[in-house]
Amino acid sequence: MVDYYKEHARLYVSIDCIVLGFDEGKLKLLIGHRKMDPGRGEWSLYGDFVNEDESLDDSASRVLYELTGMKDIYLKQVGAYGEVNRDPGERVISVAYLSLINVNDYDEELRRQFDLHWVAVDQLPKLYGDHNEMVSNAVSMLRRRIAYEPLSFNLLPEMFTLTQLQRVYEAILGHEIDKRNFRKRIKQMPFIEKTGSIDRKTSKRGAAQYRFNKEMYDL
Amino acid sequence: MVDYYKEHARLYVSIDCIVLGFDEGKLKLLIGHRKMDPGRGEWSLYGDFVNEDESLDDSASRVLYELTGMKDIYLKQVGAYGEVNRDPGERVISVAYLSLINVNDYDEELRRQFDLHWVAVDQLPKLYGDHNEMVSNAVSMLRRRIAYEPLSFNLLPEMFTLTQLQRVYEAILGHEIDKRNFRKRIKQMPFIEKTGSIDRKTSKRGAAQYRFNKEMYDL
DNA sequence: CCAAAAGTGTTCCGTCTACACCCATGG
DNA sequence: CCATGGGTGTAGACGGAACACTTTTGG
Repeated sequence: MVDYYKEHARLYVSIDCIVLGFDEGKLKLLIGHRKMDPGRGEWSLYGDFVNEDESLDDSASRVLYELTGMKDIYLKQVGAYGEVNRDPGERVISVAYLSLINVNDYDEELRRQFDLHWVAVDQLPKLYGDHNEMVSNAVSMLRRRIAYEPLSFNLLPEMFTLTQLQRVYEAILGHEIDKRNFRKRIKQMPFIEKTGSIDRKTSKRGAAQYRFNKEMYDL
Repeated sequence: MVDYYKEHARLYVSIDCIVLGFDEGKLKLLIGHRKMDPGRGEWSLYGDFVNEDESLDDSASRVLYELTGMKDIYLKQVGAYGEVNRDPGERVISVAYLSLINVNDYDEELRRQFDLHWVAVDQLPKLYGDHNEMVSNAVSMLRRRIAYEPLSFNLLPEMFTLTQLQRVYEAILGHEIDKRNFRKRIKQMPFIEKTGSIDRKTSKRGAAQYRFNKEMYDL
């Protein structure tokens, strides 16, 4: 195979995953301590370099799988970050991806093994390089999109109560929502269907459990 | 300097510029015939490889400057494209940038010299690689953003009439807008200021000319 | 029996939409 | 004098925001 472009520079390209979860009523980010030089020990997003033979999306899926053991997760590109000195080590272009997971589906073993921590997004420490900027852009993106797309489900178990769903919206938007208005809005969405079952854990009275019906949404 | 990441792959990284202009009542894209192999002669966006010592944004500015001789132009990242075979030549990651220019500011000489053509975005030919996808994402982005940000000005001369402005909105949104409602909305924007002057070219009666006041907008 | 969460409608206000006629002037 | 584009206001529809009480039951 001819190398058509050989006179041009080749750069390192990496993926950084912004993994968000919902826990204790707050939006939380999965971060760890950097395992390589430079910056070893600093708080950092989890990431890896892109291989020759994988697409950016595939690479992001792989990184997330290595990290969480989870597949078929919501994953969306946030953007490419390319300041010359953004990484203290070398010139690296990084493509940030946002992923939304349900913290309960995520194996605690794996979390400890990778030494990862859930930290509230509004109380983040300084992260490695430009990672804080990536996170803040990812959260802005999530806020914008949640008005149009049903994304909150990715942060919840398969079955959830309307109150749980409301807490997720509140955590993402950063303000309280009126219960009656919220429920009115949700009832208009045909893809949120009431299951027969009742959750008796969260209240004495018990709350109806709902489910996101993907088929209904895709219509 | 130590190469911390030397065991990892390095990839070609390029910029592709989606240059949009407004002409003859339509939104138009600047495209040319590809000047290198593979795909020589195919319709293509204008782009170039990212150098070692320039950021992605700087690289996009440079590409646009080489192409149009224009600086300080609206330029916004659309996203990174990284399918393994997206470029028929080699594995190349490309970062797409949207730019909006006023076609009258753009030198006709330069256009001919680079053999570039303005083509209506709703009548585009098949472009090289995944360039059609980039354009369609860029146009979607523009449509979404125009509702919140005053971007239309970038497509017009410094002074413009309200009818011209309306035509730009219509071209971007793809549908007609009621004249009175449009003017009502515009009057609420303090950063669109009436200049004293009157344009007598577009109508017999003459139309008031307006201007975008950036200082006012930045407040 | 009471604390704690679930569930439920109505009114108001601001925003968006539809819609038709007069004005000024160059040719 | 008339064709052409510039300029203006009002009424109805719609969607979002504010707001308070009843229900159920585990402890």
